Amino acid sequence: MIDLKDKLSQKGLKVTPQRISILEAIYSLNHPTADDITRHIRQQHSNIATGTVYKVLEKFIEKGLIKKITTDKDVIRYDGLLTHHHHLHSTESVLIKDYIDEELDKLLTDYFNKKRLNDFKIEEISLQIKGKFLNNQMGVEYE
Amino acid sequence: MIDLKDKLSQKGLKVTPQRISILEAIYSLNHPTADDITRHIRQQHSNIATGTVYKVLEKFIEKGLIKKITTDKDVIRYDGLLTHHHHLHSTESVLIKDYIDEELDKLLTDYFNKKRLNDFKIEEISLQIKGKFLNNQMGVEYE
DNA sequence: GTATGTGCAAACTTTTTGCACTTCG
DNA sequence: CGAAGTGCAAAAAGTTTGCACATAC
Repeated sequence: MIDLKDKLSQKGLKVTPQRISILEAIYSLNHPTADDITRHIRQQHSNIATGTVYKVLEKFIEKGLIKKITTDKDVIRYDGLLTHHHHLHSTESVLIKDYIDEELDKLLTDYFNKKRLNDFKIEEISLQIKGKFLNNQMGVEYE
Repeated sequence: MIDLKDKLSQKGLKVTPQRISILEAIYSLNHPTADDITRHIRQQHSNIATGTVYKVLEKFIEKGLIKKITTDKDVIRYDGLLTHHHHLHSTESVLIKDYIDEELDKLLTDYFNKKRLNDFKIEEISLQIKGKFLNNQMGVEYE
């Protein structure tokens, strides 16, 4: 909790109950939508306006606290993991898992250092890996 | 034109003027949105209902004629390129370019054949490469 | 105290849906 | 002719906005 307040003030953001709740929601939910976040907070205790949720999320992105992620399935989702990573997307459900692999990142960096693209300056590469979660990992739903 | 009709009937779809126009629009525009497609068709000559556009696009996806692509910028876009490829996303505009690289695909396949992921069966890997288009390639707008 | 943040409701954008009518094969 | 596709307009879903009030610092 203290940690969350620090994160906010470190970015020069005023610490409000709404912002703490939203940040907490992002960390405890798996790549939630704005609506997932709103429902999570309302379930806990406090009310929050949907407009506030969108405004706060936009502010968080602007300050680099979170990122947007998209899928070809549905709406915008939010990701609180800031270290560089990729995503495993289920082809069977809306489940998305983070995938961190520095060895892979090095492989890609080396590859694109050799093979320069014409007229394009790469800033960031992220893999969207689609497939099936095996065992009992699939079908996990938010909330 | 004959080509487009063939593409439709090969997939067991009835050939209608609307479907031909939509397919033609996807091929001539660069990763258009549904609205880009609608405006393109209306500009050409014929009218078309927005509902029809969405229904037809859904049908095309179902039959594997096109794919959806998403960005964290805006709405759903459609892609008529069926061979496996990746995307270069401009960080300065909405421009997206296709990127085909079989050598890279082989590298990735080999990598993931060795390094198996726990409990995840990979079906497809697509790279979202963000960066800047240099020279006069940037700022190209649809329409 | 002042700048910033929030709630609320209205508006906007994108996408979906139902149903009568039309068209393809 | 029958199944499938289209137009239209209404509705749903997701997101943005303006403004009065509230709160953090």
